[in-house]
Amino acid sequence: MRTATAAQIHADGPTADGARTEGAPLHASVYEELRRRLITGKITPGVGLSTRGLALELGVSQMPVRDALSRLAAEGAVVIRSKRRIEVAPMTADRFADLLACRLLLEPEAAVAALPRLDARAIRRLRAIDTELDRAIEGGDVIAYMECNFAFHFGLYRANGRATLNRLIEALWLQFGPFMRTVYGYYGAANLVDQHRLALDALEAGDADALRAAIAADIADGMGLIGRSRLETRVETRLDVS
Amino acid sequence: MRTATAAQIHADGPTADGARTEGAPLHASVYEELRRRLITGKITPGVGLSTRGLALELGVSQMPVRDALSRLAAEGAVVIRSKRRIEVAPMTADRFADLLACRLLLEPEAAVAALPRLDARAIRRLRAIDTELDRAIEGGDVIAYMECNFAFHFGLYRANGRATLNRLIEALWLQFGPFMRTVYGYYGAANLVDQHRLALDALEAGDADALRAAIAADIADGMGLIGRSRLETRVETRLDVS
DNA sequence: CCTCGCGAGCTGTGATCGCAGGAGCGGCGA
DNA sequence: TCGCCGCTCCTGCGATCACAGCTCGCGAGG
Repeated sequence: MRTATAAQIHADGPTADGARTEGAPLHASVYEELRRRLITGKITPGVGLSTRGLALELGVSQMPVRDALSRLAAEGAVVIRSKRRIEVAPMTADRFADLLACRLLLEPEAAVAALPRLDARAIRRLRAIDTELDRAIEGGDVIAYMECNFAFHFGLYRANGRATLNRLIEALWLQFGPFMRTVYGYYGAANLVDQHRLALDALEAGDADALRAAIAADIADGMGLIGRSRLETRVETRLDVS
Repeated sequence: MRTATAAQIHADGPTADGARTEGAPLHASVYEELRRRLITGKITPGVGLSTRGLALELGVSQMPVRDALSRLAAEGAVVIRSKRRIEVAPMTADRFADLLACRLLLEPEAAVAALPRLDARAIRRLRAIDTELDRAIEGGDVIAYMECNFAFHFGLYRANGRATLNRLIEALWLQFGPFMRTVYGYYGAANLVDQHRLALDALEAGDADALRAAIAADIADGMGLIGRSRLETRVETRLDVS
């Protein structure tokens, strides 16, 4: 009984940008939709994606879904388990540490590169996103939190004009997105601390070093939440179960 | 009777590793083959890839080729020009600088992470690759040089066990590979300087800082060759022409 | 001789079909 | 009642067909 609760790709979503992708290839729309679901954690690890199932759900044939999943597999977001199974990449402590290190390597750089190219209006927009993020945290809305978090970081990064660097970072988010969702759902979003304020202040002050430190702290904080409590193994187990 | 000069994927190549991929999905073989061609520069920018053409050349249907090209597009190696055209991503000065910065960010880190996990035998193997690389430089064999260069760097990186980081780096190589081939073919491989010796020495000495510096110098040197002579624009023009 | 228009061919994209194989489950034997 | 074996459904993979759109070349008109 799928009852098509999920939005079909070319359904007339009033707010969805799915309608905006009109004219674009179908597989691109499918890819964007799946990417959104992954980054915002709507797709949690362990669930069994299937080309036919997703095709049915999105109202398209299985061909675009195959293309989209192929792209996602190329970016490491999902793995094709030989035959018969295709699911989001399982998380291990090693892979988690690897992802964290990569994020710490790339994202502060991306933020600093964006610093001289941000005007006051852009900063104000980021601050608005941050406000909405705070509301999401207070309301305990994990999905909204992750969407705002994504919007904040990439609203900042995209200003740097470095498409290659940003693409690498997106690949990283694609990989830890589903995992973070599981973690936050496990922990609750109440414990989250908003570390973006310092970044915004550094942005307005034009202080590169402070910005670098703020972004690094944000990453380390959000993800350290897990490392500190040795949650990896527990979550790993949980993933295996579910 | 298509003269099939290029190796078909599952042709009975005696030396080819194409036979080794037996049992694996066909699209994976196609992807590996295309990736090799891109990284080693066998595919230069401006040439018109086509699913049907490649399928004919590789002896498969166009479906696996589509999957493979989709993956490569996801990694930024090729771009799908709306309709009717699919070619390797064009290079610009900005994108080049972006790629260079990303490489300088990631690769020294990957090398240092591999340092404590290399035994003497692995270092000897890297030294052997480096010797072969020198021979390729003296002989002016650009293809062999790029293959050896790839083997050297990733033979080193792969020891670090950080799959995510290495995958990011591979994506970068995939993007600048075809471009470097053009540059070297333009410049000639004779001007190349082998900067790997310092890295090998640092490896044997276990000196992380020296290794970091050596890798950074290797990258900056090989790619600075272009920046110093303001070759970007000329090559860019050349790409537009061809 | 030059220019403009139109048609054919080739392109990527999407749909449908067939195939081999693995996983889950029901039935049968002890 | 429990364990094992066979089957069946469903999966991903590959092939083939159909379609819309872009490009390029050829021919007609000035």
